Amino acid sequence: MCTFRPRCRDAPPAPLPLTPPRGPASLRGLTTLDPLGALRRTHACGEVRAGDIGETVTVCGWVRTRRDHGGVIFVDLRDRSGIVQVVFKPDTAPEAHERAQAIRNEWVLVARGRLERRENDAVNPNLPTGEVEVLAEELRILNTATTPPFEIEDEVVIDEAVRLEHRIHDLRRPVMQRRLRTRHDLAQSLRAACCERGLIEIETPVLARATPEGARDFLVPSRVHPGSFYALPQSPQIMKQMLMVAGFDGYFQLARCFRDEDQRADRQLEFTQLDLELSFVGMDDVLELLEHITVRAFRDVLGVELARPFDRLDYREAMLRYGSDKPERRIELEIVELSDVLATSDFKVFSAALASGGVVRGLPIPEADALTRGDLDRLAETAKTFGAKGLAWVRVAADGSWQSPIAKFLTDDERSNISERAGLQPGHVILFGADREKVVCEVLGRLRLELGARLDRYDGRPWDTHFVVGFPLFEQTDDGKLTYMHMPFVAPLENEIDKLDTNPAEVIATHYDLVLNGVELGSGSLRNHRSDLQLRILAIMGYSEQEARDRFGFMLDALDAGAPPHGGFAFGFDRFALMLAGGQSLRDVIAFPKTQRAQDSFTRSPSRVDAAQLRELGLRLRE
RNA sequence: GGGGCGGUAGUUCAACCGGUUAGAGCACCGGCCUGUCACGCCGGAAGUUGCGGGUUCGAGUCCCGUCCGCCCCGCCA
Repeated sequence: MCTFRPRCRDAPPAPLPLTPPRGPASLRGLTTLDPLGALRRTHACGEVRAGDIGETVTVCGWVRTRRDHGGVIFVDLRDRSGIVQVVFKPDTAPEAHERAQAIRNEWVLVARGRLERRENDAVNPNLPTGEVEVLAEELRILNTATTPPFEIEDEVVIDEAVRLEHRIHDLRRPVMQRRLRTRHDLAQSLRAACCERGLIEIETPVLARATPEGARDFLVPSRVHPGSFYALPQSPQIMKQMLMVAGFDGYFQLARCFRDEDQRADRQLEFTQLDLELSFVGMDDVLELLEHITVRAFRDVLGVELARPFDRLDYREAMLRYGSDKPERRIELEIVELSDVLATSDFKVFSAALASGGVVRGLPIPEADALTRGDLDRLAETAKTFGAKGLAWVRVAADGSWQSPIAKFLTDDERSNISERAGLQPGHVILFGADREKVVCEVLGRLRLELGARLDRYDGRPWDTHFVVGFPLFEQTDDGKLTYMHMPFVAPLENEIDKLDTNPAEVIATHYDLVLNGVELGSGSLRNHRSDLQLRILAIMGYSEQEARDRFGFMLDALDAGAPPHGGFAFGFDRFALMLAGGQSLRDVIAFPKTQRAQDSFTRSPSRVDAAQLRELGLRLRE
């Protein structure tokens, strides 16, 4: 608990000048605001209950609304716990009533009075505190407030630009208070889960060394070393491996990470990971810990009990059936392989794709009458944005006939094989993807998500958590070389090591992802703990030993210093919070987020700095 | 870097095919009102139609540019 304690509890109640006068004309006569004095909150607004009736209570907060009936005045007072009604009656407390006439929305008050039960017909069933009200005896106006730019309510529709510009008022809305509270609850749960498994929290530097790999770095110029720069960490990956070598078996950290890349709804350039790493473990040990952490988080934050163990989905299978390595399995649509049944097809689109080593796959959609010809045309446009050259489709009519621009290119055998493989029935539509495998997965995977949402083909489960395993260690670059799929220190499966020499592209890695409702919650792997293996892998990616040592020498040296087998994981903490709190984008679970163009519209960062500051850092701006 | 959607009062929106003085709800300000909780009633103020240029007798509306917000592609282990 963090309790703010004023240095002097009974400071003399000095009148505070109200300058410049704000608020309505009726207030202009009020030249002073009230001191808090010795008055202290006894109850949070949202926490007074019928059990407290008869007590004298003191509540503090912001004015949500004032309803002035000429005689009696009602004020809804809000703090982060909720809302309570405060009543001012001219005959009960004339002075407080007099002052209450000046009150406006969002003013800051402390009110003391008796908690009373409301008359039956005055109970507000929509309010947790609706059975009671505070009959004010004393009112102190602690501050006035400018008129808020929008109403401080959950239901109001506000443009996000306005919300971000007036972040204080946005954050006052109960829904935002709840979301940040959920984020807090999640942080506490994750910490507790790690602690109870014996992991210890260690901080790593924010001023770190630039890395050429991966995302663009944020650079911080060094004053002491002009011309040299720190980089903000993209993740604590290297540092946590160092900690394993140093013997801190079992580490975690809620780590700030920075990547200078363009923003998305689910990507902020500054974000938080629950980073963790263990020594002397295999994949099962890490996955079990991740299950433990995830299950506990759902229990602690939402009171939801997830089923264990989580499914483990093979990467190849995920890509085939769902077209994604983070499948939304609650959508009841699945992709089917058609390459084999179309191997001898004369239809050019299919035969050309297969001849060049690609695949043909289909996405069958049952009961697709709602999909109009126009919808299919639009889906084709969508498919093109994801790399498809076009989108072939077939609609199965009520009489079983095929309505399709491509039906005439297919033989009866091919049609019946497709029907059987895809389980086609009257009313089905099937969409075809024919291209390189990567493109087909991407296109059909995206269409599956879009159609699942549009046609509401969800199976009704609120949560689906699973691991994806069996990722390749390498992937092909555009010029045909091999590069790491995730990061350079991922270990291959032990029984795959021999393949490094013979067929490296096929080597399966120890990498694993945790997927929640089609969102990648985090990823991890076992790491190479021996420098000879690490060097072999770097060699496959084209690094000579000298180049490898130049670039990754610190890691290779560390491995040689007696690195234990180790592996770990990093949760995307902001995404996790968003899933549990609800909301449209990461901005809804971050107190002060950046806009799409990487600015903070509230504080107006980034900003220019004055010349002296640059000079001190040895920097000069280019024209 | 590219594509899409949007920008009119504090705010959420309207304004027909380019045509009179750019309207409405909420908020705000003033007055009235002793049981409201979306309080009510009467009255009022409030606009560089994001910005700049162009077309036109006439532009919120059409065209070009630009800025801002959001979504997506590229990018992001």
